Amino acid sequence: MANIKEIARIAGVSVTTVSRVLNNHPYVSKDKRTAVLKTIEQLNYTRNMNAVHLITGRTGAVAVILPMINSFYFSVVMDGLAQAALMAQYRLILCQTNYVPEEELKVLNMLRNKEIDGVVIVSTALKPEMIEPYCAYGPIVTCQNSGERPYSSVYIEHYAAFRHGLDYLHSKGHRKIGYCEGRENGSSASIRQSAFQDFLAEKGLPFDPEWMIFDCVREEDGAEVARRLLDMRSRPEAMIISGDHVAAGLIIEARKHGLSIPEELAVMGFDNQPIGRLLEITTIDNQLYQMGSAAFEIVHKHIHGSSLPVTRKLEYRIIERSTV
Amino acid sequence: MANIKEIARIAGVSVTTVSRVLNNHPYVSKDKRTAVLKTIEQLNYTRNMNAVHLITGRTGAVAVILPMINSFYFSVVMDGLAQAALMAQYRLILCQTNYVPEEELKVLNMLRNKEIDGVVIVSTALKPEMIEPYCAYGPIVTCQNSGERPYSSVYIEHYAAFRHGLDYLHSKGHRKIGYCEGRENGSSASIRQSAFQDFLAEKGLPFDPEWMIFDCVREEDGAEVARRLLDMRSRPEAMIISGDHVAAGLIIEARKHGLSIPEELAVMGFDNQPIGRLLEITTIDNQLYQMGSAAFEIVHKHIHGSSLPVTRKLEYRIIERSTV
DNA sequence: GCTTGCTATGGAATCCATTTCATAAAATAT
DNA sequence: ATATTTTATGAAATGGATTCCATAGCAAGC
Repeated sequence: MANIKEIARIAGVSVTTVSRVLNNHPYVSKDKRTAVLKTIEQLNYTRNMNAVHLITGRTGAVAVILPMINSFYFSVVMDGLAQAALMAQYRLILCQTNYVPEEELKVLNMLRNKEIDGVVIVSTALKPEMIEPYCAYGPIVTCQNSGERPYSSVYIEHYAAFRHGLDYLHSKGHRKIGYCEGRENGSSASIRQSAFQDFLAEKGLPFDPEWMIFDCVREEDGAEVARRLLDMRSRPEAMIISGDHVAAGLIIEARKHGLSIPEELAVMGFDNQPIGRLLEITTIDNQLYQMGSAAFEIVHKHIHGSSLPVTRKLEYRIIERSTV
Repeated sequence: MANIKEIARIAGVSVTTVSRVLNNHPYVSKDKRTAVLKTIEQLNYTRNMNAVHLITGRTGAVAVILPMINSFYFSVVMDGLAQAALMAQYRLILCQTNYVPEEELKVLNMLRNKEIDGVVIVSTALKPEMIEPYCAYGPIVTCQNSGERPYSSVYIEHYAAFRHGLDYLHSKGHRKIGYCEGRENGSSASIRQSAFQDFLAEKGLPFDPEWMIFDCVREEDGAEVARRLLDMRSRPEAMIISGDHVAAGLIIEARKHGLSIPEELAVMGFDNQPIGRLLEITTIDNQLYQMGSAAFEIVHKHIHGSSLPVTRKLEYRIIERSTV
């Protein structure tokens, strides 16, 4: 109820002085400072932050766009973001958009509206040209390579990482290779798909469209893939699977049916998830937590001045375990 | 850059009229409305939401307090919260506090500061008496039974649910029962622990402190428990485990060492997680998604008037599969 | 002794939209 | 024909802080 004006009146100072006390400005005498603090205490006063946001033009909040939080991938990235935000004393607005473009645009409009100081786009259904105009209103960081676009990004080299995994399978002697992917048209999924097809073409390996399976998101989907593989007349010797959860489902189901892994079927996971460690799945770690924390650090820097867009590439590495 | 005043000047109307157009107020003539809309279009104007928040005293944002997002349990609750918030056109501020009380208090103070319209506390290190004073500043909903406290809650009957699970194990003939838990002093963990000890006492079952294992959070912890069990001279016949991820770790590791489940060791999970379905773990579903969505709906109702605190109890049920 | 620099303080402008109140014209009711 | 209601409009108050600018006392520098 009380405001800065009333504090000033009761403490016998100007509102400017009260504001100075609130903001730890040095030019306030000891007497006045204590008088102000006493009054604040007495009236149980706190700032109305909306007034602060209005006048300063800052809110101390950053929005995060992602399709769903209930997925290992996104919750790890979010964890990285959240820890970095906590350190920097920033607030994170979680915008779970289910890949609905209108919702994603609403979030970008929050930047225009000055409700937030920046946006981190972890994954989106929006095309880069839809995002670009919003750069005028504040910093935007994506988790996919933004290349020549005017916004920053932190990214994994999906193409190279995936090829690296394929090379590994190849080096282990596998020639008939299958592939499991999440959304067929996801932007990183498309990149991996190209990597897969380019690799097969370059090495002259057999390509069977039946060996390329999409919409594999949860453990259960992996189990379903295992069943499909068992029914095939011609089965791949190795599978590369985006997401260790899916790989886990496949492995458990396949073993249940007596298929031995890696002898009869090699499995290479992706994302280095905890379940993979437990099942000793050979996988590719691509630093999802770091992706989140780096993304936050970049928006944070942009908010505090640095305006040139940056692109930060993250390293990946194969974790050799026992399913290949 | 442009503001409502400038729009008014250029469109040749008063600021009041512009505000009416922005808020779809009926008492605006067609001519003036189109003139205003045209000017808004021309100047590429959008409201400064901070001014709106200041004058209306509302922000359309709700904060969520939870220790970590990167955990199945919390990410499912968060999913429920996020979907409900999306429907209601509300923003969610994710406050990952790592159970640091100071951070949690900061969030509650956002309510005082008028930065948010309400708070959902999914899990906290704060005692109820620390939370209570903040009820004066806005609606608070917890995900643990708030009983006679002046704030609302959505909760699972952890005591009853856990006993129900124990009863099930007992009905299947198990007498030597062990127990895996997450944080030893978590508020719901403590309830489960009492349920466990009360049950054993009432049924006159043997209690071995070695069979009660804490700090089991990830798959790996479950695997570690399996190894410990294998080393015991006297081993329980059944384990009740809070969290299917942990149960999965235990089962996989135990089987790796040749222990047959459920014959040599029965395992009852908790939370009905996807991994549990894959491994056919008998578990207790306790509607975590619904917990999130209900929690949001309750804050939402409070924000829009209804001030009496409510406590909403969620149902649980055993999912019989094949590990008991 | 005079200029410069630092400390301390307050007045007033500023950020920007909403809403109450007042007024008047037009439409409807009596 | 008069009284009442509805529609339309704007001036001004309101929400609550920050900050620029002006002023003044006092200390240090030359």
